Amino acid sequence: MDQHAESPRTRYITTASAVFAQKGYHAASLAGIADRLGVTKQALLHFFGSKARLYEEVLSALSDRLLRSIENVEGTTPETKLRTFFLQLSEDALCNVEDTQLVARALLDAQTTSENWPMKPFLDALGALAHKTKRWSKASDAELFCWIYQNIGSIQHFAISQTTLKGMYGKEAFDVLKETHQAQLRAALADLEEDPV
Amino acid sequence: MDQHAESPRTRYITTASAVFAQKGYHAASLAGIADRLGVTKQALLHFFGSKARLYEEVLSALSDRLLRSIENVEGTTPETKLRTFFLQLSEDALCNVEDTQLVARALLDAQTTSENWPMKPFLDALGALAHKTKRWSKASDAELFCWIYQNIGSIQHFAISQTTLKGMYGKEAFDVLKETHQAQLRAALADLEEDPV
DNA sequence: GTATAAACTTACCACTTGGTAAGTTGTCAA
DNA sequence: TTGACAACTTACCAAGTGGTAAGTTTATAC
Repeated sequence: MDQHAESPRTRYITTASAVFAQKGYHAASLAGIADRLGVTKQALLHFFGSKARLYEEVLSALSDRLLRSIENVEGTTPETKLRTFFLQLSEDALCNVEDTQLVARALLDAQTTSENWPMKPFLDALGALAHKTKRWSKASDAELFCWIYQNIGSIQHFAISQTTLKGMYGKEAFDVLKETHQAQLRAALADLEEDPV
Repeated sequence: MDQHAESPRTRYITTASAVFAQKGYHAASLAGIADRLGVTKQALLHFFGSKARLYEEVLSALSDRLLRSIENVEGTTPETKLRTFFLQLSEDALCNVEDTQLVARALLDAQTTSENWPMKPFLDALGALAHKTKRWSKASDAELFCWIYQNIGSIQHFAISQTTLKGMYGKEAFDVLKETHQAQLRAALADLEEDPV
């Protein structure tokens, strides 16, 4: 089962994912998600039992998507793989914000709710890939991880700030910012071809 | 008025700020905030009229705090001011997460709600300060802003991930990460003393 | 002493929330 | 034809939400 992309179950998860991303867990309501799907909220409860479990499935699907985005990245050497991964992440984060929002919301809510860390497989895979590059092969895990996290952080922060930046400085100014931001990211990733420090 | 730090009004805002930061706007309830204060929710409604306006005041107070954190930074040259500001921001973000959470939540919610951008004065002041440094005096606004935003982004992202990182890798590993993170920040800020590219 | 006003509380209301229970509909196998 | 099961819907409920209205207490001004 679940082989069809249009399976109702996965369809529900996709829509729920979008609503949770936009509004956050508490602001999103089962009735609201169901409305978007053209069903009643009991259809959701039938499949997932509770709002909390629906959210778990949303995070689990997110985790899979993140992991696959590393596994499926194109490139022959670890260096090119890692570089194209970050550039693709930056682009995806900007034109398809929802996953980025989900991650940020999960991080914020983890402060109070103890969760099952859906991002761990993703981060571990990313760390393993980076570790294969010459630049980071001899670095400590902490140094490597901080470098990764710094890049993800600036990408995520910029993507989430999109609306605010457009509102504050206008769309034209934001477009300039966006290009500059990606240019700076490319420059930072150029270090990957160099030798370790 | 409001000259006492213990003025009920400011006391309410402080507590509301903490609850909004931890739970987010929708998950926080007036009754919950009032409980922490030992009053009824009508005490809050008496002062602020509505939940939305209380939240506005919380964001406005946050905006003031952020702006003052730049104005009051110690140092003689713009370079040292900017460097100590970022280092202080990094430390504050880690040991006092609430403001960081508030900012992140405001950015996320801005996606749907059009707001009045409480962070603009802060960012503008920071930009003006950075523009005085030799390193950035001749750079374009976009380049300068991206550099600022990149630093803020990695600081904020790391601070917000605190709980998750501790949960995933343990407290000891996190402490190593934390020191490495700050060391890398210091290294990045060392560029300020150099000449422009 | 009395009036005024600020800082609350108690009581209440309309509405939304997640969740339960009990049906209904359609499909498909025996 | 019948039975079984999945995929729903309608009806309902207790709890919680923000908000209104009408008191009550307390301090201060005159």
